[in-house]
Amino acid sequence: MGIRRATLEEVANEAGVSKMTASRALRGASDVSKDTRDRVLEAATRLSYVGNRLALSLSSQRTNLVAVVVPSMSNVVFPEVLAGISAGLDGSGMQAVFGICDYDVVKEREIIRDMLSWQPCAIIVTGLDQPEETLKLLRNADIPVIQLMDLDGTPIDFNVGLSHGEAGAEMAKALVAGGRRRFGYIGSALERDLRAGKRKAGFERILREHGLHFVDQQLDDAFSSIALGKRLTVAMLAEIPDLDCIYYSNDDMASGGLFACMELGVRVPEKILIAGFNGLDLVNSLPSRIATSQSPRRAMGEVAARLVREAVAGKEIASEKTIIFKPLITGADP
Amino acid sequence: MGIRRATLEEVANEAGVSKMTASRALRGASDVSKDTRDRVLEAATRLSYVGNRLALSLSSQRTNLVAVVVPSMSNVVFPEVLAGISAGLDGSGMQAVFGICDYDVVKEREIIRDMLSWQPCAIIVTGLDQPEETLKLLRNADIPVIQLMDLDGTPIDFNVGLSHGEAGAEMAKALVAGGRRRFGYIGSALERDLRAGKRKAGFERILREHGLHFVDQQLDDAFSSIALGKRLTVAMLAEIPDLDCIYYSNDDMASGGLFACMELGVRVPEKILIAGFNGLDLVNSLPSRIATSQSPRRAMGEVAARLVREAVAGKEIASEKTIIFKPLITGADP
DNA sequence: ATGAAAGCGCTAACAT
DNA sequence: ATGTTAGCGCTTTCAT
Repeated sequence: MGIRRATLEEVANEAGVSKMTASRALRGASDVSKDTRDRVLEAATRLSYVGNRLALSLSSQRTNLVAVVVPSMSNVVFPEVLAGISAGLDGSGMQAVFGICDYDVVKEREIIRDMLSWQPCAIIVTGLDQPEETLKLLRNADIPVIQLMDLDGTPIDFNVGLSHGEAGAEMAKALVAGGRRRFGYIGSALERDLRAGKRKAGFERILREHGLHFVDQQLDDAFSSIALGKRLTVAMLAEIPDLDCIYYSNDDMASGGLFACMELGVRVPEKILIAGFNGLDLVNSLPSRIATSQSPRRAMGEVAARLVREAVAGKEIASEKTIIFKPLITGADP
Repeated sequence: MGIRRATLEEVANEAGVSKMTASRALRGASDVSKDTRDRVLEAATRLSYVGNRLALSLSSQRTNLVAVVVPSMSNVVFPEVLAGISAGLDGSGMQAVFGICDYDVVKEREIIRDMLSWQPCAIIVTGLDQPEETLKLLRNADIPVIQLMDLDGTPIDFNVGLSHGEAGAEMAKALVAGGRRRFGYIGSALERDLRAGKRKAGFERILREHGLHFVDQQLDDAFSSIALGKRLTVAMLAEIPDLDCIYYSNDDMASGGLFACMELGVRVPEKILIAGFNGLDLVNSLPSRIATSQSPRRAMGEVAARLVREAVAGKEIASEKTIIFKPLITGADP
């Protein structure tokens, strides 16, 4: 513990200069004599001075905070996005502040409201399906707003992501082209994970175009996990064993599906092809091939960070306002 | 976008009261007449007023920020801890601010310094092996410091975690008791992931006590991943096929090891027992049993959050200053 | 190259 | 129940 933190004024007194000179010296301003600068720096070290950003930002009317709101930390996808944002902000002097809203739009709004009160210089949110009240909050904030991970909707400002509807559709096309005909769908928390719902809708659209449909569906309210994917797959195959393909809401669920098939002795992908979404590291090491759409999560975070840097620097038109990523499908061949 | 954000003063003018009354009304103070409160609230809504926490905190000399520094987001362990912290802080009015230091002590120090400048009311850091300069920074901060996830060392203030040395030792005991004798070790980034190193050291100590040692080791500088665990396992089994147990730096690596064994046709756990650390969700769904130590990551985060709340509330001695978690070993039976 | 004054938006403390 | 004054720690602006 210890005593109260030293202030700039105390450092200035210690160094025998005015607050202003101390401030300049600390910030490495050019017009401070070397001698003075040294004395101030030394005084600051002696007093273990740590500047007060609250005062700095209030006074200068600028902050280095970038607010970021994600739905969850339980799905590796979001930590990876955050890592990308954090890395992309490195060296910019900006600092990401993360909030987790648990896929809850009300909580999201409150978190956004709270974060805005810190006067961030930009805000990054997940998706573009916020309710009107939240959108109003964001528009009113008068800072660059980046909507991340999804393209299917109308962005406020900047938009970085991929079309989940298209991702689902492309996967369906690949699977149908590969000869699959009897499809099952396994997903979870679709009311909350809107992007998973969009993928499913895109997938179904293509099925319809081919006169096909999901022969069976297993849905659950819980959030996605490997264990849940496994459980629902066991249930589905008990009902309808003669499927030749199951589409999952994501790779976690799909991996669980693969493990279920392995236990049941169902050959993957020969008998049943398993398809997910995300392109997780896990998928590439699995003992059997499963199909997935690679979503460049870290890259999206990095690009969002780059947009923030440019927007804050005032290069209003430096980049496109919408950055489109294309999901790359792997493992879907017959 | 829009115009400059409204200030409290503008809200007050709009409502025809003084700043102070507006402030009280907005904060729901008791001694404001219902009529006045309504007028102020309405004015605030009309102006889309969002309070300025910089000013609030500077003026009141308190903040609701809890600084959190973790080494990485690539390992699911840390996001889970963060989720626990975030959930544990819910409803307290406190807000977690996360920083990622990439297992880099210099970066960690800079992040801590930067975070302290925001005058957080508490700080949570990972482990207790910070270099002296970082420790000094933390001690000087004059706020509760929580060191998380590790117990092997001397805490500054509060300490929540488990002993990784002991976790490694207990795992070794269980495996030796189960009859395993020819051990291999596979790990990565041990110079940076000090807790993995402590587990290995604890494991080796027990081996020595039984006159045993690691017959082979595969180490790599890269960070842990399923793919890396798989690759190193293939390499190890090519060199020394007659091992009966491999201890991995964590469950990701161990899972990769299992997938390698499956591809090589090595029976797990009959021929080779695979042991990791963390107790990931993944492990429970895997097609073969692997041993692991359950580390209650989310719970650690929640407990850390509880300590923060208590400490900030001034209940100095409400809890033990050190909260010890015991890793539960599963899947290690013969 | 250095300093003094004013003020960022809010709350604490003290009126009334 | 409401208002006034002072000030949080810093930067901005303007002097010197």
